Amino acid sequence: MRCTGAAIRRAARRTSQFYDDALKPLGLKLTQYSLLSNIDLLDRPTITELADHLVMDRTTLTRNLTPLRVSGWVHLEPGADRRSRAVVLTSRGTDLLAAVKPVWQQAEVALRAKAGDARLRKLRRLLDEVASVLDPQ
Amino acid sequence: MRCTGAAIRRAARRTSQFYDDALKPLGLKLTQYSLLSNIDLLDRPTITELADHLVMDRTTLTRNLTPLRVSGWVHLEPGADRRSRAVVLTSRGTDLLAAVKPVWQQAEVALRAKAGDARLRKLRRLLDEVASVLDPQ
DNA sequence: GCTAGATTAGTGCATATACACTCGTGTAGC
DNA sequence: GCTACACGAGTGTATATGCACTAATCTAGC
Repeated sequence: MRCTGAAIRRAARRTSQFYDDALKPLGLKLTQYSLLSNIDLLDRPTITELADHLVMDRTTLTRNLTPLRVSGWVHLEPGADRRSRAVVLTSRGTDLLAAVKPVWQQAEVALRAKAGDARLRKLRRLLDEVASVLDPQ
Repeated sequence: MRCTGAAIRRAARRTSQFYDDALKPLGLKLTQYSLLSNIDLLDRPTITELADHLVMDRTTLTRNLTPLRVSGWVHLEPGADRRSRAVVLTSRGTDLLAAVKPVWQQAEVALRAKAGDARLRKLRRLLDEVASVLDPQ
């Protein structure tokens, strides 16, 4: 397989399974942890801002937020004007994130042990560069 | 964002959109092209063999084959015993693959022009290494 | 030959992903 | 103030993804 796109998707499947497995005891998937983490990182982002930050289609984000809202971890509040909505963690969401973080960290450390720290650092840099190069705007 | 898993998924989203856009005139997505291409590459693989090759859950593959079967590009034939099934391209599937290949190649060349050949080669190697390291078997 | 366990594949369910389209809201230009 | 256009968000539809579970088939050991 020489297709770069297919190779990235393949690696994404494998690594997602690795993280998902680690997060399983907490009932979270990698995508969901990533969402909670980035909502916490940004300051009351709108849907569009958060989606741009994650390089995710806005409508995908809307739907990915649904299970987090249903679980009571995320709340949508009125935004700066009547069109926009601010994405915020609930207190339960904040608590969950604090509980998940060390579990995620363990997974990250385990991955580094398996794959090598330098290698992952290089991979990370290349991924960011390629993603940045493909930025449409 | 320091999470390797999230970074890979993010890059996968971006690159998938790039390839999907290129394949759009032919009504195919990257995943589907990748499936057709790998079915052609392997010799009458079973569902499990093809799924293993693609680092994809077997049940995911079963479902991903559905639209290709509906479109008449892929056919499931009886396998070596009565449990297994062989995945094969139909003649229409073979024709389509031949037609799509140059379009994919253009996209690949365009990506190399944007991201740099050496960089993509390094990325590719790292992705394969990391995926290989995570192989559960 | 029987049976227990392994192998192969499909379904139910839930989430992830994004394009096309729609709706409501804001704003610049007049 | 209107109006045309831009902007922010949600829905319809289709595909992608994988875990838990089930069903059929094969095979090793007796």
